[in-house]
Amino acid sequence: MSTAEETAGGEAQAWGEVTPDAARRLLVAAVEAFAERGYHATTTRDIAGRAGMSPAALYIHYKTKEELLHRISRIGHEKALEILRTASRREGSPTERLADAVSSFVRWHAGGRTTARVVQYELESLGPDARAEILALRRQVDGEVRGIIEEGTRSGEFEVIDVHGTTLAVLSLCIDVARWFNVDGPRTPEQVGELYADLVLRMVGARGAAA
Amino acid sequence: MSTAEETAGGEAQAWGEVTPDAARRLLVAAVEAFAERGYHATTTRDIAGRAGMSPAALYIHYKTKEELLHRISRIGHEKALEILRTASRREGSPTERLADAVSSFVRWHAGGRTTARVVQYELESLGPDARAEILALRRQVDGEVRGIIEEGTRSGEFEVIDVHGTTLAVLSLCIDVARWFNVDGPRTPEQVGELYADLVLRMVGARGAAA
DNA sequence: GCCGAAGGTGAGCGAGCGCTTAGTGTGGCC
DNA sequence: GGCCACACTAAGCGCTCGCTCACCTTCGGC
Repeated sequence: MSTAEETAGGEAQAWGEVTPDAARRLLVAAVEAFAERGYHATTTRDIAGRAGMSPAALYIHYKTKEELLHRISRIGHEKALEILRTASRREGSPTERLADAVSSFVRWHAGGRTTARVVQYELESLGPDARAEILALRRQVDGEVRGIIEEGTRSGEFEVIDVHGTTLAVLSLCIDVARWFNVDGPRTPEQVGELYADLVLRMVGARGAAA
Repeated sequence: MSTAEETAGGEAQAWGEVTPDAARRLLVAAVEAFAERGYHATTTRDIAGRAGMSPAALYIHYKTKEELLHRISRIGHEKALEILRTASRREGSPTERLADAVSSFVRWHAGGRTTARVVQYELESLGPDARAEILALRRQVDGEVRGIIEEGTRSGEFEVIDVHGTTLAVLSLCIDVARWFNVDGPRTPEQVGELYADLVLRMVGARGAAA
């Protein structure tokens, strides 16, 4: 059905790597359902229904409901990490790279809010093993941002007292976008990305950030 | 400080206004359970068990499980609003008042993480009427912070381009503390409050914020 | 034209859910 | 002492949950 395949804003294309087709439809349906109601409040019947299938079909492609969440979470975190890596490893000053990292990371959280919500807020619904795997990815995410801030601080381009704390705050600011961003609200993901990049440059004391 | 909440077992003293004793014990048990596992994953048997009572006892003091969440959410939001009001209405420059607001708001989210998690992240588990009531409180919370930022901008003490967007970001930053703060981590609530107050003053371009 | 693998369905299992009800113990008041 | 209002419990109702199973369809290879 079109409802399952067209996640608002065309988020579906991000799941192109998932095959076969039925498995992808179920995954996209699960993302929508988890984002709307939360993992525990979502039933397997709801997921299957959104994908236009019977409840039993889910268990042909996934062992349990939790495996669905695990797959979503891993793919989502890998995508988030890739976004930050791209910004972190491009050419340019720490200021430029930090602004790029924040604006693209925020764009992802705002534009792909449905996915981002699940990725960022349903971590604790995973079992211990799956959670440990995802936490390792999160540490890498953290490391990318911290790397830029460290470099800018070392070069004197930034003025940061507590690098770890500031990294935490920057990531926290970006991630929380998934909680409050409203597609029907007054701001586009691009506008929020730009605003946040400016705010973050101010937080790290980058020259010429204010004004 | 009298605002400081501690005791690993729970932040029980904050619920002093709830009577009778059994109703308060159930409420505190619900806060802990909701914070740990989420509203939907928490059973009435779990709540009653933590309070040392049978499942049926819950329904003597509360009509439904949702009423428990509603009560927790309202009391919590009122407390949060009170904290911001106190900071907003004290004497001092916008810079001082904003720093005070942020640091005390953050302290509340970090120190009372258990409560704050429920208050900030289980809003969508409420029914439409209860949610509307809580959203009205949130708008007041928003207004308090925006008021300070507006005043500082008008007086030239701050340098803010997008007042609404910046207000959103400041609150977002504070609220997300409830997601990541770890009682066993390296920072105390006070330290995070201080760090965040500094970061927020930088965000609004307050003079002399970057030390 | 037959076959087995792959992908799907309808019915339904055991478990656990939120919540109710009938009955029990207890303390205060006459 | 007799009585009732109250706080609480044991048992369990009706329902929905995650998940399974017996069976059905489709289709490429020979």
